[in-house]
Amino acid sequence: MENIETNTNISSPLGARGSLMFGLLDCNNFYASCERVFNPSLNGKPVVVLSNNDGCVIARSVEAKVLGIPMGEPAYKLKELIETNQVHVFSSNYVLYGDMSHRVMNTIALFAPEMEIYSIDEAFLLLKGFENIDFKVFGENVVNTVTRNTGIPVSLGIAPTKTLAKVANKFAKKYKAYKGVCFIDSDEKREKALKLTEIGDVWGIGRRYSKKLQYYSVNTAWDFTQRTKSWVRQTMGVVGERTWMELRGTPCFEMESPKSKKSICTSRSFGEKLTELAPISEAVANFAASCAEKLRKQHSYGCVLTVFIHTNPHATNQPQYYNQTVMQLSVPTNDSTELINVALRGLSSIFKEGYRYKKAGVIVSEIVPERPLQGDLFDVRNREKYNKVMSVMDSLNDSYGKQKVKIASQGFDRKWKLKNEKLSPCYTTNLSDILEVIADEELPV
DNA sequence: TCTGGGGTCCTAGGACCC
DNA sequence: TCTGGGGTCCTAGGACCC
Repeated sequence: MENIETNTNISSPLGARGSLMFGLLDCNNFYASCERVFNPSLNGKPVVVLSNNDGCVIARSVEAKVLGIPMGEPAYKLKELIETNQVHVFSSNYVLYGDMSHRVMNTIALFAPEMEIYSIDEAFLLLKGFENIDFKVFGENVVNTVTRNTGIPVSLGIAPTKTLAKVANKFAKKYKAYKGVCFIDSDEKREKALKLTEIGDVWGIGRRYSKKLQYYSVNTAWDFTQRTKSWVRQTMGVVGERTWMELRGTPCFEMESPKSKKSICTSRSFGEKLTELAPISEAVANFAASCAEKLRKQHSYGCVLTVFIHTNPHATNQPQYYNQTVMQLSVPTNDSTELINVALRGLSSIFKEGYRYKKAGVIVSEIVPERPLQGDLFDVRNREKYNKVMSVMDSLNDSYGKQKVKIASQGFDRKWKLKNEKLSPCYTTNLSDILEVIADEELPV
């Protein structure tokens, strides 16, 4: 009931009755938690999930954090630690995580009039018209329901701005006594929370600014709010100024509705270094096809296509090469065959013999909404026909599993293929996915 | 010798996020 | 031997125009 009393406190501009509050809900150690849901024997044990190619650590259970495994650490450096502590290691399984994310989002959507999905494991809630509500009761209900429905533990922060909701969320996660819910609804609580928050932990203040601010003796979020607006503006531009305002309780960031993407990128590091054009072409064809698919999913066309390749920048003892080419498409398109053709042409223009390539990628930009095709005098392509081919291909792949139908140049060689030796089964999706994973891993190609 | 001023558009690079 | 991938926004500076 404490929160209701402070709500009515006139001296406090925060959380006044009837005003807007933002909730930030995020999943604790999301990828690690997903692995645990279907394998409860992992509970209480250290779990880490690796990035694509089994490169570096991108998620850790609490037990793994306690062992001192840092985020982003390359897996090979951890070999000993992993073995001696019996850390359970997983390759990332985005099919599984994506599906679990859906379940979480569907559950929390029931609790607020408006929700903004911010990332795979986070969503903002708009708490509008919640007069006289007890945030503690409300929040615990949300948190408990999500955990009961999905098996994923979550935390909820509630505050008058998005940035403060992020701060509150960190406390909810950090201190068990909060039972997963923390709210900042008075200036007293705000001051207390900001004084306990390191400047680098503030949403919007990254490594660079954090260092710079510390140089100026700004060590906590509170220190930051005590600087003048003009000082912040001068030091960090408008972006920093917004963060400053938000931390002082004035909202600058609204709820955002889902927008279609302005650029779409598919890129991967190769499982092994590649020196020949052929396997890189196969990879790039697949990246282009993937971009085309993403475009079709959001019903848009791309006008510009970029291809890039590079060697391993960490291998400083080897000759380095980075290049990219940017190509204007003659007609906006989301046709796989067309994007593949352009991408391959681009690739051969930048490919040079004599290097060990580590990574390649395709970026589609200047994205426009799908619209009726306009006749172009010089456009010889039968677009109607190809559109039909693409939609048939998409629906087959939707029903029977990814990549069941593809363009010839995407190939079967897959020399560029990712390393993912510790992949868990896609428990939640259909059987053919599971079969495909098994086939992928166990059959000789 | 002395060499305007204002506007727009584009791009590269920097900073951030998860 | 082995170091991820996919985004966004802002700014400064150059090119160009009148």
